[in-house]
Amino acid sequence: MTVSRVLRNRGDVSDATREKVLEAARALGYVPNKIAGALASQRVNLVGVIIPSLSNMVFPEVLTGISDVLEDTGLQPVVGVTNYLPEREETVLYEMLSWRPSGVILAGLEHTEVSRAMLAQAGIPIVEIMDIDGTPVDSAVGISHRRAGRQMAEAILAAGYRRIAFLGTQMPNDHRAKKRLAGFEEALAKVGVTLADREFYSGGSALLKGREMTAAVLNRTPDVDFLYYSNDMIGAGGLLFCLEAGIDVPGKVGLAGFNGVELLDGLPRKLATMDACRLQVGRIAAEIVAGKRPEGIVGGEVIELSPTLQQGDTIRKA
Amino acid sequence: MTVSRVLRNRGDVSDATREKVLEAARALGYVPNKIAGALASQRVNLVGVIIPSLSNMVFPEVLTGISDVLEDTGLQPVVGVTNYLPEREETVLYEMLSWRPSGVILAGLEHTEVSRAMLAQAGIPIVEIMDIDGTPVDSAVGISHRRAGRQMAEAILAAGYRRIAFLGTQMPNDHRAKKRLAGFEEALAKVGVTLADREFYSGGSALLKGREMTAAVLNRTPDVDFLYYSNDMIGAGGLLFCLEAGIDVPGKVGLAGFNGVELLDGLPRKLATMDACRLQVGRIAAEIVAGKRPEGIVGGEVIELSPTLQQGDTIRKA
DNA sequence: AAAAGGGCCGTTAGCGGTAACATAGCAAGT
DNA sequence: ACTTGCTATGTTACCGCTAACGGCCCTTTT
Repeated sequence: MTVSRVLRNRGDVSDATREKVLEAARALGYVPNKIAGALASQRVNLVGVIIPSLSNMVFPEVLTGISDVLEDTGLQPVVGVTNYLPEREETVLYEMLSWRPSGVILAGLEHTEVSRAMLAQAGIPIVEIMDIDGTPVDSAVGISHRRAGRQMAEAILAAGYRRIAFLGTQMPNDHRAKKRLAGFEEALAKVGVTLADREFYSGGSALLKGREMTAAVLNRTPDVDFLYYSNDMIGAGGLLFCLEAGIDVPGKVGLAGFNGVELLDGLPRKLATMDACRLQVGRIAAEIVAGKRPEGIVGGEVIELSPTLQQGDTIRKA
Repeated sequence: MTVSRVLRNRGDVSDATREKVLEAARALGYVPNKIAGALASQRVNLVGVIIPSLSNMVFPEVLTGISDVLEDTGLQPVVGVTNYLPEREETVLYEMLSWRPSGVILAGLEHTEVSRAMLAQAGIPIVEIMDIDGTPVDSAVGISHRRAGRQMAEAILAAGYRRIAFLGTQMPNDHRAKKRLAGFEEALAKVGVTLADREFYSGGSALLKGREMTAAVLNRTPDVDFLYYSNDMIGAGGLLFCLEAGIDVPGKVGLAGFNGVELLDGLPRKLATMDACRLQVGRIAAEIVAGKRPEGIVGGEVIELSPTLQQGDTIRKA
């Protein structure tokens, strides 16, 4: 018992015994068994984090935000990846909950029936991140992708572009990309514009796909004057393609992506984009599960962040 | 007890009772407590994976390899990130070991004294990945970065370049980059060549840094004819810079990076590089901890993979 | 001098499962 | 009929730690 107290810094122990215990622990290479500890104390310092992908550049940054905040709370993130598969998410969630974490952070608002039930039952803080267009189980932190799509459309229209194409991923489960497109088309429709063309891809090097798709669209619909990409990586590919092809950007063709990834800083020209506040999303989500939000809010918060439009050099000035 | 048997598919249970149990579990939303299960059975289906960074493109791919293999073994990876800090690694490792995982996979062969002791004591399979130039605690899977550096140097020299500069990260703890440089210089020295220049960076957008560093080197040492980058991302930045500056690549200046990231496929010209066999490293490491290696090898394997040199379009043909 | 209080350390009873063994019920073998 | 052998279920004793409480001893208060 005294050992337990020393190792957890809890309760009174004299300096002399504390030293003796620590010394012995060191000598034996003793590593306490958190399994037993957790079982006895009914407390687990883990936070489940469930995201669709790691190769997306986006989620690692969210993770960074989460780790930053959790670092000094004694909580530890445990990451699970779903590959955009709802059933995989369900499995991962089940596995995680069976370790009784003190909170769960997961991407998106769309989950299987069973997943939602598990989340609702879990009795711990749940934070759904990256999106707020929908009904969260508990708390939610993110941006409105609908609105982001709308805003970008408005900026494009304001700059005078009218023959607009969309290029994106072929992913039935990327709900956020879908919502952006919906918002985008909605804003176009408001002024009577419809998409001039659209192109989808899946798998492979995003940069290369961006090139190929751009070539395809420009070939098929030569009069397009704007290309809206569902992410920065394919947008960057498109930009490189246009520049090499000698196309006047943004005079003849304008370009825009989404996410505001760091990568763009190194491109020949700065791609217009809209950041998704990834770091901040991570930080706030972590604060919620760590119970660090001001004003003892019980949960069920919905926090909408406002992405900022970065005009870059690929939309002509109005 | 019967419930336990049903939920683990272990031992005989009649179909009738099995159904009843499953039905009840479903109705109650019962999620078994793995903490208790693990404590009782002394078995934990977790594998600790400790890597320096997630923003590197490299490690997510290793993780993919690991997940692929673990998927159908019932084992689950738990990821920890160290940010290239040995003390952080020590902490993460301690936390992980205190959950008594069935194996640990971690990047590199360089660890703190304490970390090595913990690993040696743990009594579980340990696999150090990405590097084999050194003495592993248990098993190791990776490439020889020394040799990779040498090979690249030899290819460059064979193509006739002599005024060679190195551009890399300023990271005292990136031992693999350091070893590559060492091997590189060693091969140069063998034919009496020394580095014409060198430049380091830290932090920020790698693509942008690649540009800046390249500009700096070309400015400071106008007669360099080859730029060897410690990773593909800064190499890509350098390539973009050279192309824009109208420099003849690979005629006047040759370029090479390291890693073979997918991104390169989308560049205007294919950067010479050398892949680190990331996916395979992950797969093999996972096979070792999962006890799936052929011929009941007890452990302590060292598996050297051979990276292949991809000449790309940025080294002139000899 | 007795009571009260605090610092320090020990004892006991679980936490929620599972290993190992025990038991019950029934069909088949002899 | 009796053993044997199997399937299906129940019992018991932990796993390694912590919450809760108890007790000792010394100091301070009244």
